[in-house]
Amino acid sequence: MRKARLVCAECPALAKGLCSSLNADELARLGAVSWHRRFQSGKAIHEEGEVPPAFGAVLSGVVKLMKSMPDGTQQIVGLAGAGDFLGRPFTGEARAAAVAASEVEVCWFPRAAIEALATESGAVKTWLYEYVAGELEKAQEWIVLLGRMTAEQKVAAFLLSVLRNKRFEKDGDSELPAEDDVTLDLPLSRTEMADYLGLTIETVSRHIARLRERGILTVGSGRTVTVHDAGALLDMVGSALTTPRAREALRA
Amino acid sequence: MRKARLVCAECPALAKGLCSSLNADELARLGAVSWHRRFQSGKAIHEEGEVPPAFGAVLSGVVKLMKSMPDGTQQIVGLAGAGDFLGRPFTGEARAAAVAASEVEVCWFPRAAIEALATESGAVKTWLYEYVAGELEKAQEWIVLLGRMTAEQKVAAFLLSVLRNKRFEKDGDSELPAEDDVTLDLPLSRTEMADYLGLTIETVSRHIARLRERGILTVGSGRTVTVHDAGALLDMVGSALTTPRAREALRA
DNA sequence: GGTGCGGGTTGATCCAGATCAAAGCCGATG
DNA sequence: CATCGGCTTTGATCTGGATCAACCCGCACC
Repeated sequence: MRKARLVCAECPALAKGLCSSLNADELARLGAVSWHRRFQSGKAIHEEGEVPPAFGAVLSGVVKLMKSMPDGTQQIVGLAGAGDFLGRPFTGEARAAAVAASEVEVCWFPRAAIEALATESGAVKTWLYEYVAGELEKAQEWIVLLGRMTAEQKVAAFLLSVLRNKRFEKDGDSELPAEDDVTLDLPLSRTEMADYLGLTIETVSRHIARLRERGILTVGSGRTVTVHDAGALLDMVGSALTTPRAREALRA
Repeated sequence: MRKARLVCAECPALAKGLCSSLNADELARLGAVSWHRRFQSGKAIHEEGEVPPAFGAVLSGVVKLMKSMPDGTQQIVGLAGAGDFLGRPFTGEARAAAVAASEVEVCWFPRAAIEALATESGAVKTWLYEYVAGELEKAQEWIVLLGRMTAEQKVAAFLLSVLRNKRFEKDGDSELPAEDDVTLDLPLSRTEMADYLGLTIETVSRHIARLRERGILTVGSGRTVTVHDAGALLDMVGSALTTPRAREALRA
């Protein structure tokens, strides 16, 4: 919980996060009241229903946003990585819990500071709007995944999203395909993948095994996976005519 | 496509829509360039991938926002009713198609007018941010529904959402329960419900039949349904411990 | 080295929901 | 009033993914 005399220059939040919308003045002002904070894997960053006293920009690690059903089952409704923003200014209590899915580092801002800044600065408001709009896009894509994809497609789509993310971090280029093999460090455990994809852990495990058997990927130790054939994954998600009904719909 | 000398006073968009964020000046300015437009059921308001030249506030009727998979299957990712906003200023092409699910009337604004207004007025920007943030909440709730609910729960949840909406329109009070019977006009066909809930039309039909057999509701002609026991629906969604695994999760 | 524990995998079985198929049920239209 | 076409219901069957149940593997701790 140390105050940080910020060297924001190479911060991911400056590149694409909230801070990218700030001018030098505002940056200094926000820097003066911000500090870095570390969360161990599994620790809650904020609870469902709580009004968080501060917001955060993720610097490293992965945060899962999750909702619980009254019976205790959970569903991950989103993931936040480097550059993403945690919390929703002005909107009252958080409707989803934020939990560190790995060791996570965030740049932490007091609620009042962010809200004051947003009230004064049109640019900050615009950034918040566009950020939330982007999250909405992603949520809607996830709705399609959950509503209409088979387990196989869901797993493939998840791997592709991790892959795309890695590409993006590397060279700012989110283009597939990777001709060559790519080794991924999956940010989620099997249980978390299941909660994200609306499946059970057994089904996730089985489908990964099937991809391995087909030579599309190799499972390393820990959470490491090497993808040999990203194109095959794309085919599964993009045009897998799994169901007869879908095939017919296409013909028409 | 007639210009309307607007009498905004009793417009739903003034009550809770975009126009609620405008001062008299701005309202006059926007009123001068807006007009009313009518879409027949089934007509597209804008396509997926298009950059809509205008935005709209829904005055009456229901609009479905949908995405298509490459194979032709569809998934409804959201519904818009009176007071809701169609289109996403500043964010480029629409990522979901908007299609009238019933006869729909919208108040139609040129893109440029909205974007100019939002650039100048902090209040408009704030409204847009909060509107999108609200949509994101709803999308995340839908993610939970699609990822973790059984077909029975999905159907019950849908009926409840229509019910809540009706209550809200009536007396601004979104509280359940209705002690007495409530008659609903379902805004969607069976096919559309299926596309919304991530089910097939047969499953939707069967589960409605089952609710009828249990005396929870009565199916009238057309899309009319009378709910006798909203509490039972609530129980199903809220605490239906359908799966053994969920029951165990609760005990722990 | 044992022993426990938190993942992850694998196999056997079950069942909710999809698929396939065939009627009903209007409301529109001639 | 007969016929047609779109939507809905209902029935029979199939199957993908859930459930139930072992088992394995790595790793911390005694």
